[in-house]
Amino acid sequence: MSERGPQTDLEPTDRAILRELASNGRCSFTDLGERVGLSVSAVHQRVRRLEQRGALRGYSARIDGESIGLPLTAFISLTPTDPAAPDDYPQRLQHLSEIESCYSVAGDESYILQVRVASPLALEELLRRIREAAQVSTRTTVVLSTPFENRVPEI
Amino acid sequence: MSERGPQTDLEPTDRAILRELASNGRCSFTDLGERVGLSVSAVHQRVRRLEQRGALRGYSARIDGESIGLPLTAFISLTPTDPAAPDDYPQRLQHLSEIESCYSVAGDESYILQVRVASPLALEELLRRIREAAQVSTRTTVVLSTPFENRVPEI
DNA sequence: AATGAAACCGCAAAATC
DNA sequence: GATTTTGCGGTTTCATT
Repeated sequence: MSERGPQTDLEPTDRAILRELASNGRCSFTDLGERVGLSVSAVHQRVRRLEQRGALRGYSARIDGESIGLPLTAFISLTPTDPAAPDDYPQRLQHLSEIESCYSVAGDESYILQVRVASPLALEELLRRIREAAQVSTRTTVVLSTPFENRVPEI
Repeated sequence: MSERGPQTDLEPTDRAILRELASNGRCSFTDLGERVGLSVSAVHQRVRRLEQRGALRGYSARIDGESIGLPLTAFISLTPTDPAAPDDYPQRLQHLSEIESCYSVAGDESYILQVRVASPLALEELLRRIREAAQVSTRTTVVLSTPFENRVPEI
């Protein structure tokens, strides 16, 4: 079984474009064309199609947490205190800007949140607000360091 | 106590620039200048300084996992099987391209990995390779859906 | 679906305040 | 540190194949 690399109907050239843009989000179409062996306008066309298809969802700057005064990252697992309550937790939590990501998960807990805060004190306050807003109990895992993050998958 | 929003020595204008680039990574300097109320070259200068300072670490395309044939996301917590072994787990794991992020954490487990794979079968094979490479036991939490992800923090 | 030409716009220096 | 100018390069569209 040689199942290495994702198999889809995505063309090799499109893969190359996505791969390049994943690491170089501001790469010019001129450079992109040279790297994937296509003319500027052909690359331009393909990128537009990838954007319209939804494969390319947008572009982000990678921002250093410490530089913006948010050096503390944590994962918070949520368990409903009332198992019969309606499952509208994401809606109840989305106003908390410290929550970067919210994942609905299978397993002991219902949700995993990834949060970024300024300090342990700010984390404590955030936990209080999460429990209040969503009626959940929390289990928090503090990140000590990040050996690597948001790597480009082998497209 | 009004500790709302991170307080650093970062200027409001720099915050505005980072905020804009976080959501619009390919925003032109012209647009950026208009949005933060600065001339093109002033913005350009500030962005270069933010990049040199390390506050701006780069730019990425946001790529839809399903479109590239990697629809399954999971969190994997690692516990060393030999507590006396040297802590070189990130090095032992970095060759596995399915691992997007690796966090060293405080708590019951030592590391949390965020991974992206093509299928449950691929996840099973990845777990086997992780256990082999790093001599760890694993606890896996499969992501069912992602209500929101990688939101822009309130810079 | 890719190409090359052409118009337009944005980038990135310079000098200047 | 911000602004204006200016040459250069990138973006985007169109006609063509």
